[in-house]
Amino acid sequence: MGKTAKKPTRAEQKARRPREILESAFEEFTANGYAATRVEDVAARLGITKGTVYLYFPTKDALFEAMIRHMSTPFTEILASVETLQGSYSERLRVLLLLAHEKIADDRKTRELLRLTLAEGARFPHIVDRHYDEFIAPLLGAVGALVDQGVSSGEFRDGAAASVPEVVTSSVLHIAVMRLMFADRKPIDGTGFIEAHVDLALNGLLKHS
Amino acid sequence: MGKTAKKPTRAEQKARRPREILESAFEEFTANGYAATRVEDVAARLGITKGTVYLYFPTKDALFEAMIRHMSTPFTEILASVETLQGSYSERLRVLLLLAHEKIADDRKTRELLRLTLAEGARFPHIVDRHYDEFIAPLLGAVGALVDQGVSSGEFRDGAAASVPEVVTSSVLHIAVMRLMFADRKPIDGTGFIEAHVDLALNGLLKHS
Amino acid sequence: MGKTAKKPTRAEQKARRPREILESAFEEFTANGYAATRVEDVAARLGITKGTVYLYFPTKDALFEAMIRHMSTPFTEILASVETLQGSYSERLRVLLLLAHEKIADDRKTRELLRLTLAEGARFPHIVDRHYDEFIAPLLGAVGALVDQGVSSGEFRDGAAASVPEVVTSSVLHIAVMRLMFADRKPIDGTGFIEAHVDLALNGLLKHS
Amino acid sequence: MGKTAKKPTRAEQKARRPREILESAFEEFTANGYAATRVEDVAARLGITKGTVYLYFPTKDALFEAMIRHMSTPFTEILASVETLQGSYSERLRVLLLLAHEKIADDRKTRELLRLTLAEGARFPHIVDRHYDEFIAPLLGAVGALVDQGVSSGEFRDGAAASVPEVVTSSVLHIAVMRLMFADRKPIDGTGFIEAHVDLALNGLLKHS
DNA sequence: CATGAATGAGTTTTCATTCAT
DNA sequence: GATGAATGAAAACTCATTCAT
Repeated sequence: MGKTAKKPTRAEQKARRPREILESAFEEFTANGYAATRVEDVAARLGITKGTVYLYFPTKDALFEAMIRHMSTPFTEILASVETLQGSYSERLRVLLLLAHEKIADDRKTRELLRLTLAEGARFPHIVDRHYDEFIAPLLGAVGALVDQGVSSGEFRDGAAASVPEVVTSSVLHIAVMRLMFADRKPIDGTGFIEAHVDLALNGLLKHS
Repeated sequence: MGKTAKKPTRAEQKARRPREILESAFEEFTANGYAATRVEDVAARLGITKGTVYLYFPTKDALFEAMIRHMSTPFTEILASVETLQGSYSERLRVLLLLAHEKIADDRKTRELLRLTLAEGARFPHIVDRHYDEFIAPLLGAVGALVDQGVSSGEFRDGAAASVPEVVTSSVLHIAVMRLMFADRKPIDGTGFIEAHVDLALNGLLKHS
Repeated sequence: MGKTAKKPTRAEQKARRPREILESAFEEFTANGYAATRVEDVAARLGITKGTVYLYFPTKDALFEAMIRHMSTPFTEILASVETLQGSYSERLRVLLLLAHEKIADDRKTRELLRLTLAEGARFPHIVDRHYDEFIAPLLGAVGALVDQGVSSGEFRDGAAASVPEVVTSSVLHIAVMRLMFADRKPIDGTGFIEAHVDLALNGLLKHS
Repeated sequence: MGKTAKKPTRAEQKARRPREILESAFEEFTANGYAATRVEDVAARLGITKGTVYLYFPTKDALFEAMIRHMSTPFTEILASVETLQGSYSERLRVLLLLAHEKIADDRKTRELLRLTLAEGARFPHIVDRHYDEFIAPLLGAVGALVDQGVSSGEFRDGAAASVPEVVTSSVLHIAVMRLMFADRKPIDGTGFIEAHVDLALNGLLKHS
């Protein structure tokens, strides 16, 4: 009965439990929604019993909210990363959007948080604000800042489009929503899609004689 | 208090009932989601009892599905309307997107159907297909056709990437999602947003010297 | 629109209704039992609505009891018929038992009333007494009287068996119960069975040297 | 109020629960029939809540079927016991029928299973087959075998009709049915009844000069 | 007479939560 | 810590009964 490195120590085990539960909760809540998920299912996925879940989270509600918090890998650092981008503003914009796609539309966790936000926002109002603050606002801020700089630099024209960073950003959301809807049934080439969007956003549809 | 047209006759009432119930169901299901909506609430909103709901719909499930069907005002006709558009292709595209915005993002019914599709698609798989067939496919088809014509006519450049329709369309979805998220808390100027998007899509960000 | 003999007059129709309902009720109650039968099913079988049933019978309970009364074709006259039998007492007993079989075990109505009596007797105590008075007591009385006469005449021996008419009678019940249990799955040759019983009851199993 | 063996431990309780529930279910189902029995009544009889019943049995249906299984103490062993009987075949037949009476008509459990089989057979078809296989077939088999041996030995006459086992057996059924009908209201001397039937079956009614 | 829409009091079943072990 | 038996409050669904037409 030596305490080899194989099985985790009791302390490690204990520290791991809440995280395991939250991750199981994420799977169940995103698959079924809040109301249709049973605490017992969250437990069963881990091979534990529901009593154990209640050891760590006082109510189903608290579990849900903690799960949302745990699964959010906020995105605010993207704002900072804008500073480090190199090259033309076109190129920077391209890199930024590809990054956003990777972190938002391509990342299952973030994508499913969007679903929960839309589905359960009515009953958990602050996850909406949280979602805005953690994902949407930083992205819009970063894109907005970059476009502004591009305009200042003379690379981008000044005009309506520039003042609405959402339009520059919308294809990221589009990909996320399509993936939420169709899962694997209609696979989407996200990167290609973003490239197309960047091309369009930079050059426009019109033929410039 | 004469016998004015106040209370409807039995026959009138009966003819109206299913529709009333479906509309009440729409409100409740979109506000709470499928699982968290009680059939009794659907009834109470109409001042009737749940037994009456079961007179018209055999299960909660059937009620939900019938509601989805009833509330879908598919806009496949938009495809046809493309034919009737006049003016330059830029102008036609602008009109088409404004129309799409009006029918999809601005129309509460359609918008909430999107929410239900995302939230309940896992348990009601065919509402996803329905949503694609009724809303997404026609819009993409119409935009795609218009862009093709614009390219043929020489007004639009040809190099535009394959995903153009989705890209051109994404702002409509963006508005819908933002409105679903924030309801009235962050009002969105949809028309302005679309105009900005059209401007971007046509002219691009780059300054053409 | 002549009032030909084809369709019954309103008066006839009216007089027929209660009987039709009782017969429909018989089918439903015997097929499903009291609790599992819905008044609506009784009506549907006649192509009428449940409201109509309530026009004739105030409650489901009353309908059930009226049905029991209506379907009982009491059997008391058999007692009288004993007087008219001719021939040896053996022969008279044989005829009497065949008659009883025909009226009790072979007659679907009477047989199903036995089922209802056993199944619902706890909730409708007096249908038990009714059943006893109308079917069991007359049969036992008739058989008992005949056996007594046979003993008096010297044809039958005096003994335990003679004083327990039930034993002479039991095969009738046996057939009824088997038919209730197995319906058509295990067909029973009732007449042959009775003949066998009579043979046994008269001669016994023992070989008389 | 020492800690005597008063209240069972959790573990004991749990081991006992399913059996307790099935026995409570037996009482309720036999008293009211399937449809008229409420799961809550089954629970209340034990001082527990209906939720607890559902912990052990997934549906009312499953509870009913499990109860039938639990309460059946099939007596196929009776067939074997025939071999051990001693004495004349008349005596063996007498003992066998008294045994059958004791196990079928006199045993409340078996008797009530007959009632349920007749009452609910339409909705639970296999309890009919089960009843036949566990009670009727073994009894008929045992009696038939014994009669055959009696004939071979020369003790019983040969002409006895084909249905002899059923006929010889019918009084057992008769007693069971009468007891189901009248409970304690018409007490029946089962043993005397059987003795009378055996007397009849062996000697017949006829006086043998 | 007959209808059938509507009701309301049940009944089955589910599940978050508790707590003795 | 962990269990899982037990609870109780709720939710889907049913159906006898009523009553306006």
